[in-house]
Amino acid sequence: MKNKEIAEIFRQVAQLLEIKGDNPYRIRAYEKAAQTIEALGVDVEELAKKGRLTSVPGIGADLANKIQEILRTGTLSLLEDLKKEIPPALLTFLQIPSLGPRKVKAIYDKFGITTLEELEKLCLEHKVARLSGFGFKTEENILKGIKLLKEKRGRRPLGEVLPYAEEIVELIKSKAPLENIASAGSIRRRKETVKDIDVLITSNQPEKVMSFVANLPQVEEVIAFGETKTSVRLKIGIQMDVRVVPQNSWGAALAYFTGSKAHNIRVRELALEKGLKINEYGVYRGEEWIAGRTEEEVYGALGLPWIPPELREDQGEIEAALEGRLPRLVEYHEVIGDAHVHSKYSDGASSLEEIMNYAEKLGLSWVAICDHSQGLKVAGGVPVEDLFKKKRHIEELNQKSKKVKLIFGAEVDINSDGTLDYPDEVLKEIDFVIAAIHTGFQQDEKQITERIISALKHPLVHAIAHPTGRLINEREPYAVELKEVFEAAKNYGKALEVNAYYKRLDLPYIYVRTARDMGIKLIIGTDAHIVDQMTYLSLGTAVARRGWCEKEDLLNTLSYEEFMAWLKKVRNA
DNA sequence: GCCGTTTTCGGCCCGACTGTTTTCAGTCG
Repeated sequence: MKNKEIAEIFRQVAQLLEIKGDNPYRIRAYEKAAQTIEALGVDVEELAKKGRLTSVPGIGADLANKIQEILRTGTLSLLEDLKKEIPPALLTFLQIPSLGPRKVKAIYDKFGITTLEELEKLCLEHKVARLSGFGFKTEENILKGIKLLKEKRGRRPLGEVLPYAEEIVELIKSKAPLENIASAGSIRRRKETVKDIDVLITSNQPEKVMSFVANLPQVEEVIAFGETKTSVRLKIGIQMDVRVVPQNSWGAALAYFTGSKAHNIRVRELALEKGLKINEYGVYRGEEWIAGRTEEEVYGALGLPWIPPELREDQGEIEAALEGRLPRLVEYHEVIGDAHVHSKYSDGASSLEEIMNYAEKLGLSWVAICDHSQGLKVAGGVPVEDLFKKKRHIEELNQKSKKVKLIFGAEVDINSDGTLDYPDEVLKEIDFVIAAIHTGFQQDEKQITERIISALKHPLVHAIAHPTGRLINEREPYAVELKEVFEAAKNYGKALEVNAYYKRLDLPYIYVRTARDMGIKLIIGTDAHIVDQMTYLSLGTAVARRGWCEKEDLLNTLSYEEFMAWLKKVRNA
């Protein structure tokens, strides 16, 4: 039973309890537990075996028992009982914007329906509007919501939304009367997927700013319009929430709208303990405003150092801040190498020259050219004879270039039986070997784990590319026991990739943190197949930062000479 | 349901906007 499945059970319990109208704090406890477990980075099962479940914040004696029950029986009797009381199909209704637990319950109590089609029909017949607390507007909103839900727009990959958000922020900045503007929310925390775009603004002409926003050409529909808060749905099918606050509240509002919600709740609880109150306008002692101009001021008022947005998930960062042991996160500009770029030698679209020029433009010092290996025919795997042509080509270019060095690498397939896709006498000529699984995804956990471990064990391999194989929103990770992979990587002194391609971000950040805690080196590669994609490097750095990585944890912060030395050291170990 | 250097009971983050009401509940972030 994986963490994700246990989290899902608790999440369903929370939602059913919500519809039932149960104690809101009990509901929050289940939600919080679901969130914590999902982001744990170690198997709950491991903790359970050691009897350490209650050491997880938010897991008390009762939830620990419930986890044990789930691990033992595969299900939770509480959930089964709730399902008998409230049809789980109703949970779909909760996904309709404007419908919350109270309204869902009212509809169910009156009509006993459980499908979107039935609900749609009732709205069209204007039967819903007759319920107390409902009206024709609500009916309209439900119909609109059902339509949106059927379009199935969920969370989008960060790499897809971020450039769009930056563009829209620039546009508002250049045309509306304002002092400060920034995107906040999950975009600022660089979470791997985002649900909406949050924009924070300071201005003394909020009404002008808001009407500018509401009339942007990108806007499809205005959902809510106020002087301090306006929400619109953009034509690309994503919601944008814009908040305008006074200049003095910039820091407080930025902290508040950056979240995460769990982080904010902890910070506010901390404030209460100190007799302070925090809202988006500032920090208050009684009626008196005492801080809020900058984030540093807000955290400072609580006796905390500033916490980088990427860490604000209530996953131990507040405790670390209190104890003065926040990591000194790797800075974006400290990442000076891209460890995984494809060229025309395999399925990439760019030549070595183009890659070198683009790297210089990005301010990089080195790029490892890791084309696919011979067996991966669909991706133009490089036959052995071309490999040495490529090697000479790289050497020529390196002689001419002072600023950027290319590294002769290969992304070598791990065959189904765990062997590698080039013979050893070829591998030893390749300066950087990153091994990867591209076939046999359907193998079971034992087989895949053993495949990866045998690659890690191979003396000529330096690292494993995209260790879980997941594609965000598209493909689940293959069955792999990461704990064993991590142990092997540690034992053999090998690195694990943080693949920065926007659909991969693999290792996912929660495992980056586990690997980093174990002392395993991480290496960012963009997996670029065309030079533009090398800009994804910053997404990889974001993942590393979310995984608490410091400069020393990332091989990409090494100079070309240092990295080459590391490559040699691995093979001599 | 969790939690505790005031506490093992009694707290638990805070505010904006909408749509329904006629002073506020529900939803959302």
